[in-house]
Amino acid sequence: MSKTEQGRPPGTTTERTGHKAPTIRDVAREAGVSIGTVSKALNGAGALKAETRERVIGIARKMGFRPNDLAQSLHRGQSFTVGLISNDSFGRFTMPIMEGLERELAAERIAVFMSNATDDPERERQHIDQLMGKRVDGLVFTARRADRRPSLTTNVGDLPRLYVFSQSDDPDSFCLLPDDEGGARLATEHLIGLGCRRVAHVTGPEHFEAVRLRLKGYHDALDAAGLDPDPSRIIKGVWSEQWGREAIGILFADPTTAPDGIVCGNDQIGRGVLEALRDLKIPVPGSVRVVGFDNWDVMTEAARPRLTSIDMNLYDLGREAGRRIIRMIGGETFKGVLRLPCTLVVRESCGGTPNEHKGQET
Amino acid sequence: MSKTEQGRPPGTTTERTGHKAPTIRDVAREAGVSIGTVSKALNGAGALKAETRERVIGIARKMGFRPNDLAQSLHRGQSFTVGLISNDSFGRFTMPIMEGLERELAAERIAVFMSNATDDPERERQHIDQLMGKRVDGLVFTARRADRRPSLTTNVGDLPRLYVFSQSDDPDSFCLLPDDEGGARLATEHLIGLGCRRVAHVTGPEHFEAVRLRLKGYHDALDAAGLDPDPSRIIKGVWSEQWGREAIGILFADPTTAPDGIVCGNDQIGRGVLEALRDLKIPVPGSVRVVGFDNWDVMTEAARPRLTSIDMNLYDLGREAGRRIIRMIGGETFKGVLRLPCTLVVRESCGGTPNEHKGQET
DNA sequence: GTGAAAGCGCTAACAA
DNA sequence: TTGTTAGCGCTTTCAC
Repeated sequence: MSKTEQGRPPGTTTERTGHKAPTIRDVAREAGVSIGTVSKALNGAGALKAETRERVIGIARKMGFRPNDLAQSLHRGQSFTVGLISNDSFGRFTMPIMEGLERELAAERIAVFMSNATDDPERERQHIDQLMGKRVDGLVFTARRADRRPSLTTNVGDLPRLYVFSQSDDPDSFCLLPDDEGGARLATEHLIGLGCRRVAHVTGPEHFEAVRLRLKGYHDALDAAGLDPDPSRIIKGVWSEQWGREAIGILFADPTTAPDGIVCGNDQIGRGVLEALRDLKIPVPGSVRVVGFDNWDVMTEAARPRLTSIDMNLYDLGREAGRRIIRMIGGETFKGVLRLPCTLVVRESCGGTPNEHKGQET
Repeated sequence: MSKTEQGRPPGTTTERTGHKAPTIRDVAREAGVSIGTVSKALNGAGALKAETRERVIGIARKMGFRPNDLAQSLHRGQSFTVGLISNDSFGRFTMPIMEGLERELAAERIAVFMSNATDDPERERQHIDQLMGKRVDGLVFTARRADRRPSLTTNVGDLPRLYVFSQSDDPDSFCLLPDDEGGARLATEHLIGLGCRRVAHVTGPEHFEAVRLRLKGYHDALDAAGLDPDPSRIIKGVWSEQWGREAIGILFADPTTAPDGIVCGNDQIGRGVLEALRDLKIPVPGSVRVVGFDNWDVMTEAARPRLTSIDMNLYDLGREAGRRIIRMIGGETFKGVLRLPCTLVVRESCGGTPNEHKGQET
C-alpha cells in the first residue's frame, strides 16, 4: 500500500477554524437594519426603499451570506430535495437517466439524494425511511429489472413518486419507460426496407419484459410487410457477446435457411453476432445486415463493421422524469405507463447511410 | 410516441390528500405527555420511567412519527448530508465509487446529494452554492481527468472536502487515488514471472497522469528483472479498441523484434490487441501473453481468450472515501495523496492460473 | 418603509 | 420523573 499520505496521524482531532456561515441576523446587525428588512431585501418581497435594498444586498454579498435552506425548508414545509432510489447499483443504464434527471431538477434548484438499494428490500426500506426524515418532496425509483417490482410496503404517504426505467405493480403508480416495442419495430422495418426478407431475432431471456416487447415489435414489422415469421429464426438466450456468437452457429447451421438480416436484443449480442460472422467470413452488410439495441458506444464503435443500433434515449427519459416529478410536486397527478420513443442510429453494419445521431423516431 | 398515459390532463392540479407527517407535538398530545418527554423517550436521553418511554415509543410508532431531520439539523448545526460532485457525468468509473461511498455514508445515516458538473466550472460553482445552502457537512469531488484540477474559486470555507479518483492543485487538499504505478508494475512482473522477456506496453495519451504512472511501474518492473526497456515497444495512442488493433500492426511489423508479452493501458486496448492477434493467428497465450487494466467485465469476459487485468478496486476506493470524509466531518484533517492498491485478476490471456477475484495486491 | 414577533419542528438546559 | 422554554435561522403578518 504505497501511501503518500501526509497529514496528521489518524485520531488527531484538529479544531477547524470554524468561522461559521453568517446568519441573517449577522447581516441585519452589520447593516443596521432589522432581520425582516434583510429578508425582504434578499427575497425581493415587500416594499423597500431601493437604496436600502441594494445596500443590504451588498453587505450580504460581502459577508458571503447564504441563506440556510434548512431553516427555509422548515418554515415552508418544502425541502427542495428529491430522493433517487436505484436498484441497479448505479449501473450503465442508470447513469444517463440520473444525469437527465439531475439536470432538470438542478434547474429548479432541487437537489437529488441518491441511494442504492441493490434489490435488497430491507436496505430500500431504510433508505426511504431516511429520505422521509429528510422530508424529500418526491421519490424517483429506477432499476433494471426483469419484472414489475412490488410496491413498497413502507408508508410514504401521498408523497409524489415516479418509476423510471422500472415498474411498480401498484396500478396507481406512474412509470416512464422506453418504447421497446417501437424500437424493435423500427429496427426490423429498417432491415426490411433495405431488402431483407429473412430477418432473424437474437435476443435475451424471455422473463425480461423488454424481450417480450421487442419480440412483439419485430413480429409486427414482419406482419406489416407481409413476411412470414419463421420461429426457427427467433432465438432467446442471455445478454452476452458469447451468446451472440453462439447464435450465429445456430442460425447458419443450415445455409439454405440462413437469415439475411438480424435484429439483436442488445448491442452485446449484436457485437457477438458480428464477430462470429466475421469468423465465418460472411460479409456484413453484404450478405447479412445487423442491428443492435441500446446504442452503447463502447460496443457499436468497436464492432467491425460499426454496429447500427436502437437508442433508448435514456438521457431524455431522465429529463422527462425530472419534469414530471416537478409537476407532481406542484400538485399534478399522473398514473399509468408512459413510453418514450426510441431512435435508430445507422452505421455500417446494416449498409444504410450512416446518420449517427439524428435518427427517425418510433 | 406510443403513450399509454392515463391520468389527468396536464395542468390539472389535484389536491393531494395531504395528511402531513405528525410532529413531535402531535405525539405528545396523543400520549398525554409533554414534548420534552417525547423527545427524551425517542432519543433515549435523560431519565424516564421505562413504562412511559415504551408507551410513548409505541404511540409514536403507531402514528408513523418520523422526526423532521430538517429541524433537528437546524438545531444541531449538522445536516447529516454530504455533496458529491462529479465531473465524469456519472461515468463508468464514477459508479462503483459512488456505490462504495454511499454505502459507508448510509451506515452513518448520512445522505448523499449527487450533482454533475461535467467539467463546466460555472455549473460546478452553482452546485456548490446550492449544496452550501443545504449546509452539507462535507464535499466529495470525483472525476476522470487527465490532470489536476484547479481548486475551486467558490468559497466553501473550511468545509471538509475530499477528492477521489480526481486531484486538486491545492496542496492542502486530500486526494484518494488508485495506485496506477503499482498496478502496472504488478502486471509487468506477472508477465516476466511467466517467462516473458520482451514485454511491450500499449497505452493511452501521455497527458493522462495515469499513463505516465503506469509507464513508470512498467519500467520499474523491467529494471528490477534486469530487462532492457526497448523504446520501440512502448507505444502511446488513445483509449480504444481500435488503437489496440493498430498497435499490434506496429509491434508485429518486424517479427524478429515482436514482443512475447503486452501490458495494456486499459481493457479496451487489451481487447483490441487480442482481436488483432487473433486475426493474425498469433496464439495467445502461446506466443504472446496479454494483460489489460481496469478489469472491466464487459471487456475481459467477452475477449477471446478472456483478458487478465488489473483491478483498481474502485468500490473500495469509494468506501475509503466515505470513511475518510466521515472522519473529516468528525474533525480530523488529512492532506496529500493516498493511493490504494490495485489487484491482479488472472484469466486465460496470460496463461497463468486463473484466480478470478482474489488477486495479489500491489 | 421598517421593525417586532410568532412560528416552522426539534433539542437541551433548567424548573418543578 | 416530567414539564417548560429558549433558541436553531428563516419567512411573513401585522404594527408602527
